Amino acid sequence: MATYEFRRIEKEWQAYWAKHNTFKTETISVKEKFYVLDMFPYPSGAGLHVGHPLGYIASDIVSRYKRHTGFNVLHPMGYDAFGLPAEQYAIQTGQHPALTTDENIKRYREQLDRIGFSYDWSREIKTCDPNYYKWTQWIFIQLFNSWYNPKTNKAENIQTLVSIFEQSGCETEDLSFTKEDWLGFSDKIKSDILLKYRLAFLSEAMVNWCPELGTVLANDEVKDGLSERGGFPVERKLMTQWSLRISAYAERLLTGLDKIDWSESLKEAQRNWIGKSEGCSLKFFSENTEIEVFTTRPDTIFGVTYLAIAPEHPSLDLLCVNGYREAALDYAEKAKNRSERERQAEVKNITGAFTGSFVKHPFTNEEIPIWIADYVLGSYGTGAVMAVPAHDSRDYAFAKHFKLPIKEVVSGGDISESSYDAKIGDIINSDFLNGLSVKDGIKRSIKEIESLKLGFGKTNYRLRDAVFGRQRYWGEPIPVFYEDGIPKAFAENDLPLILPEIDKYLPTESGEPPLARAANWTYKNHPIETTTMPGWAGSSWYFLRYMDPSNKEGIASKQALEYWKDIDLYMGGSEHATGHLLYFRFWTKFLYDLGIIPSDEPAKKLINQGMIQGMSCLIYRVNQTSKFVSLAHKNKYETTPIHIDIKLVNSSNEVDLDALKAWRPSEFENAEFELENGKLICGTEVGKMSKRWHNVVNPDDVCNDYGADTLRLYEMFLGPLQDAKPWSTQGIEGVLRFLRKFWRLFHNNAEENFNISLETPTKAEFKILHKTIKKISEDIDNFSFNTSVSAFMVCVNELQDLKCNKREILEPLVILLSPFAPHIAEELWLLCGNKEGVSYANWPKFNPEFLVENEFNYPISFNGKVRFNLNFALDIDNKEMESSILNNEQTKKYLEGKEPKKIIIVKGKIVNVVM
RNA sequence: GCGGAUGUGGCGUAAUUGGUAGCCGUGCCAGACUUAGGAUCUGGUGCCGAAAGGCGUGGGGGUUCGAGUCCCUUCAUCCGCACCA
Repeated sequence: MATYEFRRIEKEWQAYWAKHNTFKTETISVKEKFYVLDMFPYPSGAGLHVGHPLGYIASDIVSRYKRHTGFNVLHPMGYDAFGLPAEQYAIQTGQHPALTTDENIKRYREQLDRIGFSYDWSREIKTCDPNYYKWTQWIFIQLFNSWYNPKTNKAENIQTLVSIFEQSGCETEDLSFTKEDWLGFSDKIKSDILLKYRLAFLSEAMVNWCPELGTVLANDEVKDGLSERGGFPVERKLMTQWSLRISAYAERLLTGLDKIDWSESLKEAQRNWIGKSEGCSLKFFSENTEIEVFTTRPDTIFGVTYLAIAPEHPSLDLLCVNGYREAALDYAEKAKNRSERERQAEVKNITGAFTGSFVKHPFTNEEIPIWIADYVLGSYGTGAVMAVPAHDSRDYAFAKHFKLPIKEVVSGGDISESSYDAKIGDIINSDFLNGLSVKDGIKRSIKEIESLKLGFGKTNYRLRDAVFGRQRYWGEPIPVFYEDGIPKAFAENDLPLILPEIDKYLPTESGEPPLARAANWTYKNHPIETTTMPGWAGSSWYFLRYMDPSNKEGIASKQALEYWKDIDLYMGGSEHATGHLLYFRFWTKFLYDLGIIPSDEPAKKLINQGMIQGMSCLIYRVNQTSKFVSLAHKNKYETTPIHIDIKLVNSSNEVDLDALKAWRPSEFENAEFELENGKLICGTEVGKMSKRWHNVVNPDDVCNDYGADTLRLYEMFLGPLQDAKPWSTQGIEGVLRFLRKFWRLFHNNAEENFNISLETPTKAEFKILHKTIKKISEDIDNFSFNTSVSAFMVCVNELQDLKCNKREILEPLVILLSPFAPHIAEELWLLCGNKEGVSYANWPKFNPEFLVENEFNYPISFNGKVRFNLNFALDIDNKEMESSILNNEQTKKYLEGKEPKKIIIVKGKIVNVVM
């Protein structure tokens, strides 16, 4: 009885690992550390589908491999457990989000366990656990108590700023007071001033407000004017809000990208999001006002023909004058009230209005009209631009539309049809800038502007501060209370601030957030903040907690932080590029500044696994009828495609009609079907795997049918890890077949008994083994797991051909396979007579001697076309080889009597005869 | 519009990084075994051609003895950002 019983084997070994704490990690060790982290999941009600484990399997392979090669590996898992869906569910059902979350976590855990991951579950964390969020709140307090000192270029305690104010007051663009002023200020005014510097701060700002969710959202939580969760419309709204000053870290977040090994596309996404642009801030004056603009092209200053201001510009009211006032204000009002979505949808439409005001050109003194234009954003730069239609396409379109002058100041383009935006050419029509290149012109003009005190060189970032308060229940309470209207942080000793029980998960009747419902929501008789932290708070530092998850003195012990330092491999989806992965780097840099952690980047290497998409199945309903037609007839009618459960369809896309009727009787029981060849054929579509499209494939089912080892190997075999690929079970049989073949190498085929030989392997057998050791080791180092699986298959095929069942070959192979298919490896390792499990067995050592060849079968090509092969010793002299080739009968045939021009011999590769 | 990626048999993919294109797997064809089973095993399978041979890595051009790989150009698909001055 020795067929490959994957169900029994997998169950037994999973139990063994759990019982023996096989994967428990020592916090401190003499071994070198290796930290492999998966982005922890949000435990949704839908459970895991086959797409989730893709990255987990890959990181598990690396973890297991690193253990075999002697590293102390930290490979933990946990749950990002606060968030909107559980709360939405609570609103609908009244069920406490904590209960729903616990149930979901339980299910996730069961699913994960079935796949045989080597997580150290003793380090599991949940962001909604008070022992965890105590430290999320603690970090918030540190942010609140810190400011970003531009001189030292790092975060410092707010007291260092207070000292500066006490000693020398303050002199900046927006703020000006003496040290005497400061000492005389009331506590409230001092607090308001400090809030302008704190890294966690309260401010009145335009925010993304989602009425449907009843909360504000951060920029990365809004996609195309809709909320990322739920897809509800989002409005702009002026509100007093907690925010984090991530913008202070813009430059370091940008330059830090250069020293981490993340994918280029992901780094580029972050660079775009940070959006650095270097240029110049510059003031234009009129008799009664001044307007500050930001430009990256001060070299085109002589090409300015109008100024454009945003509809939200603060000086708008002042600028709208004479006969233009009413129409201009009316336009601004309309433009402002359009939602983000509408505004984006109308990008192509050119709208604007003249204010009636003018400013003077700083160099020519020409009168320059001021227009309101909705292509100018209130939230970027100064909300005003100097328009140079000749060299900016948006200004060009606007000028053409409103028939404003266009003045060319950079040569090299043709501005009769479109603007010339390129930064190549010489400056013309520009007084002191004439003849300079664009690059020199920028430098020269900034110098001139600075010397005339009209402005200064300046760098702008698109990155906005992150709105941090949420008008929701299921999140970390913000540990702040209000004393006489002044926000103050909790004492650290009083943390955690526990999320209170409330009767209803909805805003109060007066529109306050749900926490306002909590009984006695006060701290030392002062009211506590009622908004909670966003979903990304807990995930911004979780990698540190795994290092020492139950520490009561700090986020983790000093030793643990020093030892584990940072993540060596971080695995997760690219959808977090501008959200989690940015906040995560921001918090790391902040904690580094405070001297709490030793590294200012959280993850040295990051890999984005591709998404596994689902194939969904569509049948076609003829509009306004209950008639469904087969794919071939679809175009005869006006039809609407309907997604049906993929379980109702076989591999030839034929729908099981009885099952369909049973699936949704009300819809299909009495329906009419137009078939082709007696079958209803459905159409297919590749897309996201989701409940909504009825195309979710559950890994549990795959484990049942084929086994976890097969699932693991198959997901890796599907293609390069980073690529997106649709799930299909075509080919999964091949992987199971491979594991059976592997199993059979260890078993006497006739009687199916375990049977391996102690004979010394042949050279050929050793060669197969060492070729495989080399390939698998290199592949894991390169994260090329698909080719590893292929290499295993080649190896087994070759050993099978040689009927090799020698222990000296097979036992090392078991170790090689163990990171990929750990259950079968454990079982065979045990059958081989080993007492200890395979998980920490030493990785086989590659010996290149077994691959040394002394001859090679050279392809002989003529003008690059391979014609035949000839065998030569590898140490043969080139001359000798050449004459041997020339004397060969076949060579003579291809030379057709001609004399070869030359013969190129590449040792061990190829011979090319040039004719 | 800007940026990032990708394009190879019917399909998923591979190619020691400039050196025999198509490994491995699926699918398909043929065969063996079999109480004819969606099991297992063997052989074949890029395209055209009876064969010799020719053609083949999205298209066009180039560099090279030699290009899937390097350069130029063009097309297509996917992803991210987007009126960011």
